[in-house]
Amino acid sequence: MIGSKPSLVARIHNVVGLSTSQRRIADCLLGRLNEAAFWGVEELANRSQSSVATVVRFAQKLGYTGFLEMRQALVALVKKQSRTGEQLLTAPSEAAATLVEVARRDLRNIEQTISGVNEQFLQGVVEMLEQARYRVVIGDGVSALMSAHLAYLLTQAGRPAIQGVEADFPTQVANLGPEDLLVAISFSPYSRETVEATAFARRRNIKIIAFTDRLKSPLARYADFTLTVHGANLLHSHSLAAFTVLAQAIATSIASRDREMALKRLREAERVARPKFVDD
Amino acid sequence: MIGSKPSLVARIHNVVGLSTSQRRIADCLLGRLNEAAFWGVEELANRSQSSVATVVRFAQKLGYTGFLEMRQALVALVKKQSRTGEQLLTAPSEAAATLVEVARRDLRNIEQTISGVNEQFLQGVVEMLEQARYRVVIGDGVSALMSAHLAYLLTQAGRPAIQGVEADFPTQVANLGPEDLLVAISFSPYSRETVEATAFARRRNIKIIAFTDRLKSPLARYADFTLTVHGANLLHSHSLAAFTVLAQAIATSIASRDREMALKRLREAERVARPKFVDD
DNA sequence: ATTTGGATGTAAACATTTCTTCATCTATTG
DNA sequence: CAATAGATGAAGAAATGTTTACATCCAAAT
Repeated sequence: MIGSKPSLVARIHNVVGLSTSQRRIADCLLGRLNEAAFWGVEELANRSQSSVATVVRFAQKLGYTGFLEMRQALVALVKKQSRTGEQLLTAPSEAAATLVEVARRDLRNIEQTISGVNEQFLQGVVEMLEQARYRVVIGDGVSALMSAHLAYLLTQAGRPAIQGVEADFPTQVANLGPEDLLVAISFSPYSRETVEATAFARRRNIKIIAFTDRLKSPLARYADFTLTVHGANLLHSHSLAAFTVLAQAIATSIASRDREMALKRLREAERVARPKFVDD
Repeated sequence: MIGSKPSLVARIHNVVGLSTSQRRIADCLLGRLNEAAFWGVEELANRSQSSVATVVRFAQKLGYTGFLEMRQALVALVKKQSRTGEQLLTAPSEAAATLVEVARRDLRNIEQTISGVNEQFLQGVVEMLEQARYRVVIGDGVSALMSAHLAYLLTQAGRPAIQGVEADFPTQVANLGPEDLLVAISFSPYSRETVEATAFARRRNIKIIAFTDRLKSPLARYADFTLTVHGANLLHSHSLAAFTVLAQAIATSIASRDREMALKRLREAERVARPKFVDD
């Protein structure tokens, strides 16, 4: 378009009269576009086997005032790309583009959650879940879905857990004692019911594990162990992906400790459930 | 901590004794991790409403020699992440190892599910969900958890959906007509209730979307659109991770079509719900 | 062989960014 | 209410990175 600024890549392709070393610089840039965004003059000079001066002149020949301006263009380019998703630059259908975008976020959520997990904490969580007499899982909104899932997995792993019902959190907590465990799940904005039930549990010396979004969360204040779960998302609600991974890992850890026990239970459950299933 | 050297994210999570402004800096970084790779001290200071000095001290408290080293870590992180995927390393403790293993599988599940999605199908699914008069989601066992999640997201996106209750699948389907939509979720071994309700819906000319594990699934026979979801897992149950990504993507697509409508609904809901939430 | 024009690299000048110091402020304790 | 410890930001010192000036080199033309 006339008047609008031609993109960096376009400029490189259209500029005429590049010398040999400048050609090398161009190839270097085009080859590793998004890494290059982090390079300085000197680094680019080395990689292209030229000199700082030549790099600067190259940037100027492209129409920028200097190297800095060129790198700014590069940074803008890379930022845009990393937002769009690399394989779908030519976003075919809207829904597909959204899918890729959502998936990217959740992959990231999972990775961040994992790398943020403290090992001793995780081991502690598993042991606490194993040894508790009763286990109650509470959560509100999306967190209710999570609590249902966790309760399901724990039960499957041979450590039955009850999913608390929102209106009844206090009652359910009141039935617990110091040998029991409360798992509280809540993300900003924190559900009053969940937070208060957790505070109550703390006063009663009940063991507490919290799943939340950051250590500053009100839940973290009361919990023996706090696991932070990333859930950045395009909608406002917290994404479940990272949580499910964490929950599954915990359940799997527990199940694998007494494997034959778990297998036996499983076979039994399947036999009983048989009429429920169809052959395919 | 999981991962050979403590990653930047891990450090931020585990470091103790951050002051208020340092906490703000941390939030700022975690919030926009890959943009932050391009920021200088001053920019980060402004964005986190603190000062240059505080930012430098923050980097040092995290164990880096200064801001530069921290940014190097950030750059490395972002470069890796732009390659989307698995750089989870081996971990010492048992629970941590399981976590890494489970996460690996789910990352693959998500990737496989995405690359297996047919674009036109996805677009069709979104449109069908949008245009249907009533939407009912059914599923049994783990799939019940999924159906709850999908119904939740759809409702949030402005297309209310009802989660069918297992025992009542036939009744709920009987109330639907050709303008309505049934979303059926089931994985091997397929739940008899779900399959039969779906067959019934087909006979009544109700529109059908199926989430299942393969195209040979009994659900696929009846559905207008079938989406296959990978859920390989260490336990026997189907993993939710890939499903949640798909569900979220669909909900997001729908919501983004009439954005201001969605925002209005959201604000209203938040206002009503206010007393339920705690400040942090 | 000498001149000429353009491209190149070195190094000095220049600009920006990072780090440190220090005075000030805030909250807590005796 | 004073004393103390810790956190904070302004400002300047230090480091790092960018640009410019200039001497050199090479190829083509005289």
